[in-house]
Amino acid sequence: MPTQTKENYLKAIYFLSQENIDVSITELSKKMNVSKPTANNMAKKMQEKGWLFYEKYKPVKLTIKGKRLGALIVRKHRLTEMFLSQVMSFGWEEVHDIAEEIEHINSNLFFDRMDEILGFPTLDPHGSPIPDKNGKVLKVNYLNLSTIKPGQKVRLCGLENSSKDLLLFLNKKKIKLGSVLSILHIEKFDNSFEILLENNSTILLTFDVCLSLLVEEI
Amino acid sequence: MPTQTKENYLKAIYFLSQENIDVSITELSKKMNVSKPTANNMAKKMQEKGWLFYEKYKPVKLTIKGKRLGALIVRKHRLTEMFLSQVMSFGWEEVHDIAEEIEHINSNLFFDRMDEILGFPTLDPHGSPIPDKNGKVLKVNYLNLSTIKPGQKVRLCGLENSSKDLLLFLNKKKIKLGSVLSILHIEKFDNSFEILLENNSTILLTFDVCLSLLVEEI
DNA sequence: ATAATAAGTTAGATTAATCTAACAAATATA
DNA sequence: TATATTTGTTAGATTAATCTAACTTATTAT
Repeated sequence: MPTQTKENYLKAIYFLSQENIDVSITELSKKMNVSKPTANNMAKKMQEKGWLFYEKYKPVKLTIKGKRLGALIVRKHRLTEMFLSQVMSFGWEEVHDIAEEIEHINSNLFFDRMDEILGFPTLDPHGSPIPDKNGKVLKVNYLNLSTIKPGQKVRLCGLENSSKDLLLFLNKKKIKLGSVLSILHIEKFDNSFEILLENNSTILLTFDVCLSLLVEEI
Repeated sequence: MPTQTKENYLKAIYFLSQENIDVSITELSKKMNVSKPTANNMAKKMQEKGWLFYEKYKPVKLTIKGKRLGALIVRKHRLTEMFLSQVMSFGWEEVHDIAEEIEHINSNLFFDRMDEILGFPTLDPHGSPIPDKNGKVLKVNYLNLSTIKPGQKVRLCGLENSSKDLLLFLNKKKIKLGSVLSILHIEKFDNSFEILLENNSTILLTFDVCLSLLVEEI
């Protein structure tokens, strides 16, 4: 079993790989908040474990085994977030930090029971897919709100980033997963979106916020 | 915040102190499954943290601070056991190992929510008291079944040790917390107890098992 | 294409937790 | 009481994860 530290490196590389197939040592060191030599060292050790390909002066890449392990940690994280949210009534802005710790618990029994209690969910409280027990991830094909045209009605299905600040902002605006947003108008000079909510209030979302919202047209 | 390892030492000393006020380095090393120099070293470090009194060649003793910290870890452990049992339907023989990991989660929010969901329980699934948020432990005054006289009716309230083997044995006999046991007879030559259960079946408990059962007379 | 910058690596040190071997102190026993 | 046994301590080594300083290789830009 990987140590907690190595699990976190695995997860970091797993996420970095999705945006950018090759993961540089510098990227990894930044994501992990460690020095470059530390990240380098760890990469070598993870290669020895068979979790990634490493060659001097080249970016790293997860092996099949490493990818699977990474996905299983993400699975534990997202199942936990779902459990915290659905069973323990935590807000979607509270679940990440706790899940970050619980994901390292070594007990299949525990996570399987969560899964069962939750009715085998496929999405977490932020709309991100929960990998299955083999580490397979359902591809979801949401659109980025920033790409939608005025006049269109959409449903919020996921978030591009689930930072606490964004989540608290959405709470304040009473926007949650499933919320229906109608795009009234897009301001030319700053690309801000004027949006009509279900409660008939009109709000303004900056382009930056729109970049973080994943939707489907309805 | 103490490391996970140090938390485990703290807990070990906390439990050893209850049976035996003075805790020797050898006892500690045995409980922790480490060599004596390791236990010795750790004792010195824990003294530096202000968690225990340590003098060369003398047994160690928790400080007020150490005792409180130890009790708070036990609190997290027992709250977790209760949560696993009541909310997640785990058997009382399954909860210990998982709680052993979750007790190190660093989130008051998480344990406070468990507490709330459980309705602020005072006892864990094995009848052991859950320390309060200040580390204060309710004194429970149960009797050891081995000391009860024939003819007496008792209710099972707790366990002296919660080993998996004992718990599985009790499961098999359909004995659980709250079960009413009537002592029919005590065998002279081996001190085994003949017991009548609520379902009118008669079973035999060895003296060893009786030593592990805490009861109150009814 | 060469110099400047960025990225990656080596070397050597540190801290936490562990070990074994060897020795010292305390306790128990004959 | 003197010796044997148990208990505790020191010293020195190891592994995982981290650091800084110095150096090397790659990449970028003029």
